[in-house]
Amino acid sequence: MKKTILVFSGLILALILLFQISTFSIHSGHLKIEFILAIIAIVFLIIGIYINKKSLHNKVKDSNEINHQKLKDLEITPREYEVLQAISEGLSNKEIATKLFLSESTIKTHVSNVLLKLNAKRRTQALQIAKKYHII
Amino acid sequence: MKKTILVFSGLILALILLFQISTFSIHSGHLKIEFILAIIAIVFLIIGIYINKKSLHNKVKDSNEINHQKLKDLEITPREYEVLQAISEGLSNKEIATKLFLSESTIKTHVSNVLLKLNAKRRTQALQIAKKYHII
DNA sequence: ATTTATTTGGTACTTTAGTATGACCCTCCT
DNA sequence: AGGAGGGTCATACTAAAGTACCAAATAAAT
Repeated sequence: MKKTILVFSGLILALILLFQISTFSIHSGHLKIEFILAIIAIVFLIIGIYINKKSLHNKVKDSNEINHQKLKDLEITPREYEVLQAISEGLSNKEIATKLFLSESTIKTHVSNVLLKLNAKRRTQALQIAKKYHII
Repeated sequence: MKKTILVFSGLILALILLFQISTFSIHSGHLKIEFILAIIAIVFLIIGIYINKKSLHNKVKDSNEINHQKLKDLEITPREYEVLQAISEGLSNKEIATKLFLSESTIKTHVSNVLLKLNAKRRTQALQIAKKYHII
């Protein structure tokens, strides 16, 4: 955030400077008007593209970002979350057990808890709900 | 596509006109230079924002759009695809059967075919692969 | 008109998934 | 010290998912 403020402050200063130079140059006749206009146009076109890229990029990011608050609200523990992620990778309970060096029983316990907390009847439904909540 | 060409042609013409008016106004002294500069700046800022919004929007759209070609390549039939979509909604075979007015046997057949065609061992894995292929 | 692809459905079977319950261990907190 | 929360694992069970067949109807294509 601090970076953004600094960048924008510098940008505004640079633009004012550009304006002043432009008007001065035109008045004194050092540069052609068309040239100045073209520079202004290009500079602001680039600024426009840049601003939009930033804001849209953040939007896209947000919609893909994990909602950690929701995870807390649902009281899903770290281990349970690991299992949920493994489910979203299409792994079976046995495969998840191997991956996390646990027994299948433990995975079943975790899965059952996740289903309870997400209010899902099946792991596929859990995935759908988890996506809705932006937690995977 | 035709629309885009027309819009851009019009836009370029308008900009050239704006340029001509600007230079004329400045030379004849009807308007202040600062005013002209400000208008040029704002216009191009807006154009920059607009161009970027268009291109980025299409990018986002593309990444979420269904790859119909891939569906054909995988030889997934319409009915099988319906079942795949129902799976991604977290439904059980019985629920899918009810939804599509079919027997559970039929759903099982479709599911098995989808798993074969997607080279998946489970429905959750099918979902993961289908997402990778952008077909859901 | 015969082939081809799609869709539907069945039986019988194996494998996974999921539930219920209880137990043990650890760590952090008061 | 006792309790709460998290993690691990087991048994025993039910439910769901998935496989392997087979069979038959339909519609589109050649």
